[in-house]
Amino acid sequence: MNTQLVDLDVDLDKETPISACPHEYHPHCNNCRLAGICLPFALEGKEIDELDNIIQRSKPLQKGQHLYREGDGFESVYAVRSGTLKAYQTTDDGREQVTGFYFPGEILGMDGIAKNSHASSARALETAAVCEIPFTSLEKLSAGMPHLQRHFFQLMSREIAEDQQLITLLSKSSADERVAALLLSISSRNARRKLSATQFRLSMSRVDIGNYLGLTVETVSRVFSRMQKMSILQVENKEIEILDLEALKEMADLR
Amino acid sequence: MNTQLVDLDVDLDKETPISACPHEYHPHCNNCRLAGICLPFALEGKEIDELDNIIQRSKPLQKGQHLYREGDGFESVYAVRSGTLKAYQTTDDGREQVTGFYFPGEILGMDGIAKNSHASSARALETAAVCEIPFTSLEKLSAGMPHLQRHFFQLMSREIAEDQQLITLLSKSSADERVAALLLSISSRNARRKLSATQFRLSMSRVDIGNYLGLTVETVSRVFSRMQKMSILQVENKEIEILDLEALKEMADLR
DNA sequence: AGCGCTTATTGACGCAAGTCAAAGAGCGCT
DNA sequence: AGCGCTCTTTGACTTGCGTCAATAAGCGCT
Repeated sequence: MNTQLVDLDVDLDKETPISACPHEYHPHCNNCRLAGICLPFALEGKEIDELDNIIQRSKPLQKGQHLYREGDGFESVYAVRSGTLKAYQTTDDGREQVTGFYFPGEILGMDGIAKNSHASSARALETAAVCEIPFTSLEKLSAGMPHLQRHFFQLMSREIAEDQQLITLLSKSSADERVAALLLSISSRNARRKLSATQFRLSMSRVDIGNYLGLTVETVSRVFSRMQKMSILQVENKEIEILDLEALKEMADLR
Repeated sequence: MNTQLVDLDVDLDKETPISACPHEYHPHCNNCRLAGICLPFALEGKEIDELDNIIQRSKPLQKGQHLYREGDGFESVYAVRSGTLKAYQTTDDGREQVTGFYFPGEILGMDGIAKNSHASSARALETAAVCEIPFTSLEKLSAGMPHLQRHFFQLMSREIAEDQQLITLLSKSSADERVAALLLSISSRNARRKLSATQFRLSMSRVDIGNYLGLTVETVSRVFSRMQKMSILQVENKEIEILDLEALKEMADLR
């Protein structure tokens, strides 16, 4: 019965290729409220239009649908416009490792540049919309726009630095610290989008959280319960309220 | 007495800034036997010369000396010419996380681009020489040389993909698997430089290995002993011989 | 509203790897 | 050659998290 689910999902992908919808919704970088997060400050009006021209929008991805799969030819990087996606790799024996969650304004797919094929898969955790940025166009545009070139070097560098943070987390921290760190990360990314830093809905399952943090579901669940008992969190299923941000920060720091 | 060691090391750095030696050794990309690893294939002779012009060589780093430190202003990325370096981050409470080892032909420092300051420190594990590549020059040059631009995007992307591999390793693997994976990584990187894939000297200590793999020294040591007992390895201090490459590969695969 | 699914919580138990401790090996110094 | 480091190995014990198992809670279906 597991197999059935997977097949279903594959069919879904085939039935609805993400760039073939007749009634596409076409927003523009110019009036995008996420531009501050995903574009370089220093870009001028005319430059933004040039960038806007190469970007392809497409109909939203449904929950569970793939944006790309490990091994797919690399064509584009993607900016999240709404919803959440997870990136993950599959090991030889079929197990999954979640390598990142991507929220609106964030960019994914950059790990595919090296080998010209995607090094990870990306799927929507809920209905999600993305801007597709064809990479060769981006390269050409970058060559003539120093700000843009710099911006993409910076984006990739940030991805490296963040992965290294995660490496440290996985290598040195207890279960409590890992969960605390993830919650704080989500909190600050929400704040950047002018959403509440203390109250939000987790778009990912406990399984995904555990997978990302190198923990089992049970452990994640236990940590949530413990934090609730300590009045640091209010957990109601996927709804999280951070009651004591300071305590959470203290918890996230390696002791 | 630990303090003394640290102070000594800082003094060393101050006394010998890496670009102020009167008798610098000046090799060129043109005749560098590592060019195949660190440069893009597609670069033409004239282009290589241009790149060569912006690269700064300096006197070798001594064992323990820093190439850069976390928080230092970001100026350049570095290609290793000889020796080995480790990159590491220091957590708030002073503990260290080794985020990578860098062998000849490999490039480090790219995590500094995002914030314009280095996100990690890099120090020599043995006497080492590096080529310093000033980043602003590299950016300018890239804008006019598509191959070079592409190459650096690829290098950064590869770093991302490799970090994600490490994330999976730390998140999902047993001590045996981690050590096996590191040995195989070193083995294949040696092979790429036409060195023996089965016999080599570990330039890093057991502490560094453990730190990198998220294990304690004791565990690393025990794994080596176990592998020796199983006739997979011949371990003699830092000298390693891989006796059974297949068995090692099997071990590295997640089971 | 009620069935069948997936997801989450909680408890009891076991084990891989960490901690503590001590001894031995390697290596730079004088 | 011998002292004083640091690095490595090995053993005995502890522990945090994984595993297994059972129950409960959510959610999309009809």
